[in-house]
Amino acid sequence: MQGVIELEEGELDLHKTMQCGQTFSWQKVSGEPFFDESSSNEKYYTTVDGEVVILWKEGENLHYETSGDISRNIGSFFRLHEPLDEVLGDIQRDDIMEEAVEEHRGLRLVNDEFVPTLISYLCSPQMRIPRIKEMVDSITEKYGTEIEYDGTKYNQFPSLYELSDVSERELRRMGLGYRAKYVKSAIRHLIKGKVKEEELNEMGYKGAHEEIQKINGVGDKVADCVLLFSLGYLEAFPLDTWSWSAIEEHYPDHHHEDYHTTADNLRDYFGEYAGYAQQYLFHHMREQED
DNA sequence: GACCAGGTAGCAA
DNA sequence: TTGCTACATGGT
Repeated sequence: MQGVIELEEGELDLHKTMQCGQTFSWQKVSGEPFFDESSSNEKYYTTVDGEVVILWKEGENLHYETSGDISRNIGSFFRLHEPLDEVLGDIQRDDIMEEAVEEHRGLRLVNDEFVPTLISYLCSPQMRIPRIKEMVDSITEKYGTEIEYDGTKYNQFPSLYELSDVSERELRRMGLGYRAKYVKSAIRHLIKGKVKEEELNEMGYKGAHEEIQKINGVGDKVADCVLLFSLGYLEAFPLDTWSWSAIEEHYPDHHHEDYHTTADNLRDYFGEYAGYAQQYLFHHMREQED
């Protein structure tokens, strides 16, 4: 299955969306290292419903190819149904955000699959972004079933069933460190159905943010990342180290020692698309660093 | 060798 | 509630 989604200029910067550190669920078709400043015209793939989804840009348009039918439409991977102009117009409430938006227009929020996103962010504490990607790739290669399509093999993130027998020791050997026990217990938790994606989808932001923290290793920040990048809770404002220092410096009136108070302040300030504001700010701060 | 990385759990006060 | 601290590993 192939097709083209016609886009206006600035509607989707695929490179930035992939490279800004929000997603660990996509890979390059070329097999080249994922994080690479220079490679701006790559083909990326992920897997959904046991099928491969390949995407690339030609001019402004987004081209896609899938190995078979999938339950999602292509635009949903980057929330293309949301009019970016309106979203960005809404969050540009000060000079900092004006600057971030002007600089990075076209950056989209991903809408990745729930389980891979949860496991990725369970690996994230005290880790650099490229290393998180390496860990997720290792898990994918070691436990996932490859999909062969059109003569090429594609890596697929393992199912919960495929992960059910993985031991904490194996995960540690793969470099996860103390995060191994988080991943192991999360897998058990999900298989037992103690936390269900469908329920998280229905209980609203506050409820879902609390509920998902029943998983060991999920705190306020990881919860917000999973809610934002895989469950579509756009009011989530993950407060990581970058965001904290940015808020402290640029939004002192909203800054507070307490996570919830600060995040609530920012939600009040930025509104329903606070998650977009967070991602633009996060990317902007990281870009300015180097 | 310190120091640090998209934090969290566990424990004391 | 709030305030420590340990936690694994690899890169600079």
